[in-house]
Amino acid sequence: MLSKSCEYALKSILYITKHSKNEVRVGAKNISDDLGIPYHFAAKLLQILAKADIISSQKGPNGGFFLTEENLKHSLADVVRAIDGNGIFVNCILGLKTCSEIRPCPLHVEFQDIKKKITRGFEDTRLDEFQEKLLSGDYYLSNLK
Amino acid sequence: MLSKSCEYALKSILYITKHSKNEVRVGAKNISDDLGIPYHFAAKLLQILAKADIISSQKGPNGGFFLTEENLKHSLADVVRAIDGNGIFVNCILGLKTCSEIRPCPLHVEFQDIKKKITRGFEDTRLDEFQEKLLSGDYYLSNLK
DNA sequence: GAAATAAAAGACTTTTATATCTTATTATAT
DNA sequence: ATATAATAAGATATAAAAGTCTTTTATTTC
Repeated sequence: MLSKSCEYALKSILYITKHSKNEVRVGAKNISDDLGIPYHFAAKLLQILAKADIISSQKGPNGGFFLTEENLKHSLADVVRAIDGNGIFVNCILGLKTCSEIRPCPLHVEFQDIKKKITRGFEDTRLDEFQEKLLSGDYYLSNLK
Repeated sequence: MLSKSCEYALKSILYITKHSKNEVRVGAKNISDDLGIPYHFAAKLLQILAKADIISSQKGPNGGFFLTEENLKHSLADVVRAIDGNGIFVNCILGLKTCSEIRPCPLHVEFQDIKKKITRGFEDTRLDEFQEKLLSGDYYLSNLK
């Protein structure tokens, strides 16, 4: 469904969301250690997210990654788009490039609905709203490794 | 979402369903040509499906692949399971092996629903019901290439 | 200003998935 | 018998994804 890279990115975002209330900084090392992601791989993904303005970063001692008010307005869908692209939300289930409303594949109508549901699923989780739930313990984040 | 192999397998099944009313046989060559799938690759996938009793085959002249009453009772979900396995229907969205009702990941509840919808989407298309629609032209099958 | 810290960048390797090709065997219709 | 077409196994090639390593750059702290 999602690439491994994307799974890592989502876990990382979840981790930062939980640990970076009020723009507290989290090191790439912490993230990679606590989530079991290879360090350099995690670093690369975090760079992509930082470049896309989905997360913020600060170099140097006490540097790290963190989330501003602005960053927190992003949804999980933004993370998926930054790493895997928009494909999962829009691509034809049979992989047809020519598939569209006008020239639909036999499964088009049925799966249009499912894709919308998937899109909504990722878009409905906005990090600012989610942060409260994470911090209040409504959701597990202990076993992301 | 689905592997390329799985996309090919679904297209092949759709093609056979459309062209094999009353157990008429369809050659692997036709399938591969008309759907733009490399011949040997298509043949391999068709073998897997035949072995799984999802389609039927007949060797020799006038041989080919076809669907019996029994075969037609299968759904698209069976095809997906035969090629890609059950993962897409059940796996954790974050790829966690430990994710479950008891130890859910932060996204578990939200995406349980989506997975159910995906499962239903594939299971609801049973080939016998679908065949009528395909033959009546309710669905495009012209541009599967 | 020097040292330490940590992100940024990019080159590189490994692994996995996908695709292609070759060569045979088996079954069956004519 | 012969031709046809699925079955089967395996070698090879290509591409994409995942993972590793090294160097550079920016920033903070002392």
